[in-house]
Amino acid sequence: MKRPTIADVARRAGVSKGAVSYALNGQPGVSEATRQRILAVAAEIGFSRSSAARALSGATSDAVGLALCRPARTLGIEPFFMELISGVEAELSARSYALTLQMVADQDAEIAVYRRWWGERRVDGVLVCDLRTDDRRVPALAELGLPAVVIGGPGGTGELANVWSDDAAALVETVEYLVALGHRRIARVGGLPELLHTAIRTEAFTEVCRRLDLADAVTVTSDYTGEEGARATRRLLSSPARPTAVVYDNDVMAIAGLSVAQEMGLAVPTDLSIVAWDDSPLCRLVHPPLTALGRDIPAYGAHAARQLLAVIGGATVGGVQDETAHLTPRGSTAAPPRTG
Amino acid sequence: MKRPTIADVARRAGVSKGAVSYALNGQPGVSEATRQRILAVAAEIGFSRSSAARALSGATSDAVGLALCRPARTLGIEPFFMELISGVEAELSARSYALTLQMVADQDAEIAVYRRWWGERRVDGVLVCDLRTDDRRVPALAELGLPAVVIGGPGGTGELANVWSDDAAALVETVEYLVALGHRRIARVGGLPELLHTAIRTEAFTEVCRRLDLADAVTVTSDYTGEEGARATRRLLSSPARPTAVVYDNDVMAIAGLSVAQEMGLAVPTDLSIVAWDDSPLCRLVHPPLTALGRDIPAYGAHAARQLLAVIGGATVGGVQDETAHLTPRGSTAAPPRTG
DNA sequence: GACGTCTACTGAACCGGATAAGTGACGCCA
DNA sequence: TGGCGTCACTTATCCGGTTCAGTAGACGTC
Repeated sequence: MKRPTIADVARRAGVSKGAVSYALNGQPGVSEATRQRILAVAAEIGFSRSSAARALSGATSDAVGLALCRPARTLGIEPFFMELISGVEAELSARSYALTLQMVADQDAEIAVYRRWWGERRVDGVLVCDLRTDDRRVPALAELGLPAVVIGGPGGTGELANVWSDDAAALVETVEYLVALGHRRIARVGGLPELLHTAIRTEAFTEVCRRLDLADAVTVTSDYTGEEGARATRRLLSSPARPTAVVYDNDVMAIAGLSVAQEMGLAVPTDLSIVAWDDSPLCRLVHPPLTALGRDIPAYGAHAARQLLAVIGGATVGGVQDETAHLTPRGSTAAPPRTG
Repeated sequence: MKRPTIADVARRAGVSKGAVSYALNGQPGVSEATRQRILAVAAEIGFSRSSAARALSGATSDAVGLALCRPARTLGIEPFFMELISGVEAELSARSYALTLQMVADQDAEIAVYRRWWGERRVDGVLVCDLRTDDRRVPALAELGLPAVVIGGPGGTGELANVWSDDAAALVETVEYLVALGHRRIARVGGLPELLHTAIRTEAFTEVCRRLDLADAVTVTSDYTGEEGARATRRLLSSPARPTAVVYDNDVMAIAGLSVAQEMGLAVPTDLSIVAWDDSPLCRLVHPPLTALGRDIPAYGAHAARQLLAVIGGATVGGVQDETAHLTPRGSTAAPPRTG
């Protein structure tokens, strides 16, 4: 089956290639009657513009890129990315933009991918995830002049636009909630320490614990996997001044932590309270269901995609704040045991 | 920053554009010395070929497409797709192929996406998931002549190549294992009934239960979500001749089922045995850890990607069988209660 | 009715590669 | 020594769009 080209449409409509191009792009230069006739012919023969030819002529390639730098193991199990991607996708496909996905091993590989995409004109812009403290991707993208929106922050994004959520506020709310329940020994199992949002959360946690005079507040960092979450939990629960509440940086580690607690003979929430960050259906499936910090991840992704399309469109946008995660109390949190 | 073109390389190396093209593509027509000089210049100025221009000149676009037709909710939580995608990606990026992802609402939208991708020359081929019984996408892709590999089967793929796993054999193994433990009343919570692999599993289940003379074997279909899995489990466990073992078509439903059983006061595995299909880290995180039918999903995706690249390369490949899922017994299965 | 202006187009150049066809230099062989 | 083949390139054309520079005809204006 041969693909129809703009020349086929032109011939059939009895006009020139140029006229067809104007008609398809909603540009002035053709009468309304001719435009309708051309569009009708295009629809009739099932014409769609070659994205290659469009991109070559200096127009956009109608694709945006997303490079992910997490090992496959972690990616598979964490609902976060898939939800984020589905939100991004929803926004993009509504505007007929394609999403190009690539997994990379490290930051250098990611920068190489950006450089290649840019050189190949394969994408009009990129979404950047997992912002690090002092992230090398930020200056690299600025140098290339490749439109980009960072998902994360605030801070550390240089000239690049970003979409962020106030994790510090959410963490403060959580700690205050636990303290209101009577907890004084609260621990936190954080994610990868080199990620900016981990640093932001850690700082907020330290700060609020100091303010509320919680002496034993401790953060243990991890890598988001269930295994590491379990190990961190085991260590925390074996310590002499065992915490009465643990806040986890993602849902998978929280579930692993719950399992460890039960295995060690601690009842949740009677002996130990657990809070998960990222409220996925998983949190509702386990027993007891987990108190969690949730927000609309697909909407977050859609928001970022909208920003990126605006940047590609030439708009100058800075940082935009998305919804703050809100706490949904469920069965995994309660007052601490008396003897605590 | 201006993107270097083939003309820049040619000027700098003191040769023509054509020579550069031959050198870059490993074609004869330039001496080895010149080739090396050209490659050195290209590397020096950070040249990469415009994928648009390549695609336009009739070469490949070096991208493959994957359209997913599941609601965002389901996609986010099921590790399966993300693992599959990461496997596909690993294979593709090793060959500098890009993956274009698109979420679609239904089969018609998916066919429209294929048609558009084909018209736009955006992808060289596509991977097709979630094969249905009497799938309309199969003839549509054949008509377009767009290279495609179906992930699923066997059967129902018409002229298209496919990669499949023997679900029937895995299910038979599972039922025989449960029967060996002493179970006679086994139920199954299946996935979406319109999916071919659900039909294959259902048929295998019915067949093996008939052969082993298990009278009360029943399959309840569902939509893969935890909610539906929980509902189906509640219904099964409330029935007069309650099953002593339940096999779930995915891990999420199995975990939901475990939760329901515990909520109803049934101990797992003492009162009820549970088997999950798709062995993700989730199965190891819950308590008790779930006996599961697992296989290497990223490898499955990589296998499919390899097949697709072969088809794109002009090879005529038919159906290829991937590894069969194998049962990993864990704490969620045991002999049924005496009174059962 | 000569002139300028506007509309609705046409024609051609151009984007950056791939590739078929052409060219000059060289070696080989009769 | 002339003819032929091969090598190592160059030149020109093409892919399918976008876009700029025309241009013909309609219309208004004094």
